[in-house]
Amino acid sequence: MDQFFAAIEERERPELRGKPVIVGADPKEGKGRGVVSTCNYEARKYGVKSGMAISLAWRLCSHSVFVPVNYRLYRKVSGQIMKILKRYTNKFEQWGLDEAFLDLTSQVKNFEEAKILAEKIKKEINDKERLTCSIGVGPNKLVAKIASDFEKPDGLTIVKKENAKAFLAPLRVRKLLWVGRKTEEKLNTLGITTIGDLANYNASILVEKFGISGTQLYLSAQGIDNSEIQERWERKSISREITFEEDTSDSDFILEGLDAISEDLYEELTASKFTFKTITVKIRYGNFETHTHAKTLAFFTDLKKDIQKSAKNLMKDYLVSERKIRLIGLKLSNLTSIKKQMRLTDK
DNA sequence: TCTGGGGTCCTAGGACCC
DNA sequence: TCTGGGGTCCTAGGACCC
Repeated sequence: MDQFFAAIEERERPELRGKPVIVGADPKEGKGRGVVSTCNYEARKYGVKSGMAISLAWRLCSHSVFVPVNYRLYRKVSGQIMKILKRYTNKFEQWGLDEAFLDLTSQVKNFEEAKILAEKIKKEINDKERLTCSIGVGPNKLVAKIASDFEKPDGLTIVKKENAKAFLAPLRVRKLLWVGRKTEEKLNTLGITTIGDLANYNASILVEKFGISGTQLYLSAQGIDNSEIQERWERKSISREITFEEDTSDSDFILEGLDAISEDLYEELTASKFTFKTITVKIRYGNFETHTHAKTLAFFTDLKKDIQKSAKNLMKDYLVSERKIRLIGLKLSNLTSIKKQMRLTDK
C-alpha cells in the first residue's frame, strides 16, 4: 500500500488532502522522542522519511499536520484489504500490515495475464477502499518485492525471469531483502554498492565474509530466490516496551512502568490463549546501550503474578546502578497455546 | 538530527545429559 | 590426568523487517 497510514488518515479526513501529513509520535514542539511512522508525499518533499526522529521532522516541516498513530484503524483496513487479496489465490503471505505476497503460478499462464490480474487487484482495492497500492510482478518473491517498490505510488512493474538480473543490476544493494544498514556498510567496504557489483563478485569471498548468508546474498544478486510463499504459522513471542519522556533512574517510577507493561502483556496473553515459559526484561540507557535479562521458568504459566514477580526480579539487577534509563520492555516467549497444551497433557 | 514498537531469525558460549 | 562426541536447552546480543 502507498504511504499506508497517511493515506488512511487522508481518506478519513479530507481536509488533510494536499497538506504535508506526518503520522507518528507527538512532536511536542520539537521536543518529542518518537519517530515518524509514515508520511505522505507532500511531507517527503521536505525530506521527511519513515523512521526519522520526530524532532527532526518537526525541524524540517513544522507546518505539517502531525497525526498520532491509530493502529486499531490501520489493522481494520489492513484486514479488509487482505481479505480482498486472499480471494485471488490460496498461496498467500501477509508481510506486515500493508504488504503481501501472492503466488499466482496456477492462476495465470504468463506475465501478460499476470499484469491483467494485477490491474484488476489494484482497481478492486481502489474501488472498495479508496486507497492506492503498488504491485510488482516477478518470477519470485525477491524480484516481485523490489519491483513493487520501483514505481511508487500507484505503480505496476513487471519483471520477467529473463530480465530479472538486468533489472536488479543498477539498484543499490540496500534494496535487497535482508540487506540492512550494517550489511550495506560491510558490502560497501568491499567495493560493492550496486546489486550488479554483488552479482559479479567472487562468491567464495562472500561466503568467507558472511558465512551461510554470503551464498544467499550472491544468489539474490542474480535474481534467484526459491523461498516459498506461505502464511505465518504461530506467534512466537508477545512483547511491550515504552520509552520514557525523560531518561530516569527513579526505581519506583521504573517499577511502576514495568507493572503497567506486565498488566498489558497479561491481558494480551490470556486473550490470545497462550501460556509462556520464558520472560525477558529489556532496558535501554540514555546512550542507547541496550541490555536484556531472561529467565526460563520450570513451568508454563499465564498467571499475572508470575509475570509481575519475574519481571520485577529481572529488573532489580538494573536498578542498583544510578544510570539513567530511557526505555524498558518485557517479552514473553516460549509460548504454547492452551489448546496445544491440553493435547499434550492428555498424552 | 537523534533515534518507536511490534516482531523473527541467527550466532556464540555455557550448562548439562548420556 | 588434563579432557571425546553426540545432543538439548538457555542466555545475551545483534541484524533485519514493517
